[in-house]
Amino acid sequence: MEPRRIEEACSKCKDHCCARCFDDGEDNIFNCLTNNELELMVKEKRHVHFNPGETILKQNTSASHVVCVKRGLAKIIAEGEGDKKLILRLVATHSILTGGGIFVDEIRHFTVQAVTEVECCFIDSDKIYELVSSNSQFAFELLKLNNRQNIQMLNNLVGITQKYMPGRVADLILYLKNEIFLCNPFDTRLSRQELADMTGMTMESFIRILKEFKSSGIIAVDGGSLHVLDEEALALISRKG
Amino acid sequence: MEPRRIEEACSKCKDHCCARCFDDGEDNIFNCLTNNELELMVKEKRHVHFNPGETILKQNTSASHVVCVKRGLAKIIAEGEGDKKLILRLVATHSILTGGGIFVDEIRHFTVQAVTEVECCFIDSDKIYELVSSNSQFAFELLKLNNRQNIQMLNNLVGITQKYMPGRVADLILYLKNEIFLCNPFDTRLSRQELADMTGMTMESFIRILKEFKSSGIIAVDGGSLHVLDEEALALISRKG
DNA sequence: TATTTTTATTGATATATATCAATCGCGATA
DNA sequence: TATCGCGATTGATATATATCAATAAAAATA
Repeated sequence: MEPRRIEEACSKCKDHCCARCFDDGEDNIFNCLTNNELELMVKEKRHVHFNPGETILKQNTSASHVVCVKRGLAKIIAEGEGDKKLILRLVATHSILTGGGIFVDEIRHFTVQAVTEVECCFIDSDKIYELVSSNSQFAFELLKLNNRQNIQMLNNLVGITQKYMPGRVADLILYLKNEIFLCNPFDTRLSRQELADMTGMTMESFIRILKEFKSSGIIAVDGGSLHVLDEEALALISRKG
Repeated sequence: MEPRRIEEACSKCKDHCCARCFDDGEDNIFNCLTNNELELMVKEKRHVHFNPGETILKQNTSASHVVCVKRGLAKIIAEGEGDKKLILRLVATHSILTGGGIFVDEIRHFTVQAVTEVECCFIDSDKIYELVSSNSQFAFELLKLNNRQNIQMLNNLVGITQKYMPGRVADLILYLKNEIFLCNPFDTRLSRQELADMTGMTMESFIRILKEFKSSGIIAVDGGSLHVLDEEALALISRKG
């Protein structure tokens, strides 16, 4: 009955689904497509629903599809040797996942897992190739997207190698507030372990830093919910540590 | 007399210079250009010579040009707060430098510095934009290039966050041998400090690991020259540590 | 060649962070 | 309500790596 569910889900958002779905995101790389192109792309796409914890894409499998996240929150995980994990970033509603290496080796270089319930659609990579060929603006948008991710990863790399733990935690909190949840007391939906995995440190260490911030009055913590009280202080810690 | 020198250098490699120059590199993204397109691109390019240590591109300046390295070796440096440096990778003969963010913010996100003498040409970013628009194959090649760099950085990030020092040094040595110098006793041309900056560790720590490898008979070291004696062992250390 | 300056190496020590183990809190289950 | 189980928290300790300081070697300069 799997296929059935997919059909049903799609029927709700017919007509240029993917363009509509990204109207308010900055990542809207589909705006530049003509109706025909959009039709082509949307025609064979598959709409899929994931429950929290489910794996959307698995590292080292072949990258035959691109994924558009229409609703929900997912985490991008680089899996290392011996169940070591590093969460590279989160993807929220209105994001595109090109999967790591569609243009190079057609292999996924990371795993994507649902944090909340996730609605997304899978688009065949071939369609993307076709669109890159036929629409240069689209190619341009993809280059932009790629570039942006590149820069983000670079900043991450520099941060993790050059900052002490407080700086890294400050960076994480600011990232969550300003780039993912976009509101102030925000519910991370992530466990302490997952938050720690975003900073490349141990859960215990992460908790200790969080406690420090809390007792300094920089943030308020209530379970998975974080409240930034002194963003200036966080920015300072990010720069200095 | 600066301009004069540039003119002279260029005259040696007239006619589709950039395509010719990359004949044997895998990075040849210019193969797909028509003669006209090539002409357009090459016409206003500027050939420049750098001495060892000179800065080719500087972080945080505006990214108005793309650089093709025709001969020599350069290092890509991410500069952090307070003269902390991280050398991201090396670029050797036949490489292209898109500079970090030409498609996003037009800002360079890293510094590039000559290690040996470097011959390169500067191509106006506008030409690149034009080519992306007019030639989809070229866009495709750029996407590939971007993707490859993304993956390399990802592996770097995972390695640096998840491995102990011996694993990171092993990775570095294998990278230098198999991806940059492509021969076995190879002369790094880099100081110990620079090598350490590629692994995100201290010079002293780096030297200690190198010494360990040496006394284990895995490598032989003579000044800046490295000889890999037991690649299997290095690969093992890379995986385990 | 002699001398100065830089770079590489080694050793002793400090410290940031991880590991290990115990306890706490709290929702789920009975 | 009682009990189970699991994530969060805290504490004590271990360790990987950095820092600091001294020496050795090599390169640059006179």
